Amino acid sequence: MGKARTNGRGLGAAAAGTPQSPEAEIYHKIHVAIAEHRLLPGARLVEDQLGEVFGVSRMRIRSVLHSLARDKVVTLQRNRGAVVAHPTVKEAKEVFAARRLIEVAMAPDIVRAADDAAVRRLKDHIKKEKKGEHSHDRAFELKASHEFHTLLAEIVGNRVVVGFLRELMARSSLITAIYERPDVSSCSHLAHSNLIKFIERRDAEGLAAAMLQHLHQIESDLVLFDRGEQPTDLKSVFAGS
Amino acid sequence: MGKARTNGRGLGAAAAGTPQSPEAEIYHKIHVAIAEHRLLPGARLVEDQLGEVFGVSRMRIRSVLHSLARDKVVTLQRNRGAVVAHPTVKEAKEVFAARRLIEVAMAPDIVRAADDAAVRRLKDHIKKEKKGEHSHDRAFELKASHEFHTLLAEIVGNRVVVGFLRELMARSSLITAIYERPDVSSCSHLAHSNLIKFIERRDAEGLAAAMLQHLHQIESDLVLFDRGEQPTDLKSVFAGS
DNA sequence: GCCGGGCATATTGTAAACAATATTGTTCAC
DNA sequence: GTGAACAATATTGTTTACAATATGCCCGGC
Repeated sequence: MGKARTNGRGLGAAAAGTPQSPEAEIYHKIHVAIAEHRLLPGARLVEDQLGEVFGVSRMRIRSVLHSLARDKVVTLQRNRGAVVAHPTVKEAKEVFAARRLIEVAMAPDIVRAADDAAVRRLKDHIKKEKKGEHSHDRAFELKASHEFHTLLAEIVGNRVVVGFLRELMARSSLITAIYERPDVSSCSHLAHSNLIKFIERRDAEGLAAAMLQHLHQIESDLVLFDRGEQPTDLKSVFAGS
Repeated sequence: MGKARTNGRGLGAAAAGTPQSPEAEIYHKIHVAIAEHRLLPGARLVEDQLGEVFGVSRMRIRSVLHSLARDKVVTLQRNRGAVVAHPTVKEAKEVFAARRLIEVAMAPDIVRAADDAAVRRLKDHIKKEKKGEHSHDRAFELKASHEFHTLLAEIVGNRVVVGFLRELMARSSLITAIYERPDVSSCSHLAHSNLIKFIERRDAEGLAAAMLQHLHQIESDLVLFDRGEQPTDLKSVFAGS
């Protein structure tokens, strides 16, 4: 580890930073494409095609796909290739349960670690979220919203936890793509501004409560019915027709 | 996902279960070898050698090493191969901070989810720990101790969290291998029995407090000085001479 | 005797060719 | 006309050989 390496999860840097390794860049680009809902759950990721798109050999793509699979954002099927992951309802609930567990528990650490510069960074990010909301670009809006949660972990400064959060946010992005109800209003920046208030007051308990409520709100904006399980990926086709 | 797949982290199953995929087995074996301290931090993992040992091609080994690198139990250096990871002091502290965050926060969920069968499983595991302690096999003892913590997560039943815990336990194993002071007495089974008492009483707060104290105890049994940072892996050589 | 350059070796990185497999389309029998 | 068997295609899995790189050794110069 030479300088500022492996500060997150996966190859290079998943959300921020400048990937320099040849395949780290591809990893990053696909990751972002999925986070921005340009690649939707169920989309096939053919090695040859991706290899041509990025001008590299299949082998590189293969390696990248394995890394993405480890992040649970793509699913590998033996002899059948890779597809963008399609989280089940059960998986979705588990991801949100994990988020509640970790993000709520972080509250005391956040309050402790958040200095003036950190609060300023958070407020700057809120501006970004508002801008995204005005532009009515749902993908950008959602990505910014997820970045806020990662940012909170970054303030605490524990790279292990940041890595967990990155993974959870990536999976949340997929879950939202699948299960979001069409009539959402969200306005996540309001909830986030609320969280910042508690941080400024150094109110850890209040922050924890607000975070818990926020996460419940997000989950209740989804349609997570428990019927049937496992659409086996072709459910997505049926869902489209 | 056909039947009971991807219930943990990484390939196949990291700690329990029967790996059937050809390279999942190798992944599992190396993982266990590291957890049992048969492979120590800094040990080189040459592709050809491993390929011959397991009777497979280099490519399989390569894939496995990448998976292990993602788990942070091995470190990949470009053009220089793979070595068993050598966590820094900073990394070690972050891992333990993450464990405190998650394992303490799990307390209410554990109390809620622990039925009679679960408590029995925990008590059975304690027997295993005691046996390990009598045999004076430090490696076995430590592995059993880590399994207890994973078991707690499994009782809650959230596979995402179980995955996180598995990763944290694997890294804890490496950290212990490096930083354990020689005069430890540990007796983890006592602390674990204590945790079970709180679970039986359905005392979430008590469990949380006991868990926090237990984790602090484990960390204070290590020698985590903050000098110098980043040994770049050759610190291990210096440490030996 | 010590330092530096250059060669030899070991190991990993990469690419290309080949084999195995799944999917799709077609044809044939009934 | 329907169904199953078969062939064709597309895609992944695997092996092989080759290139690039780092490390250690040896030798010559000073």
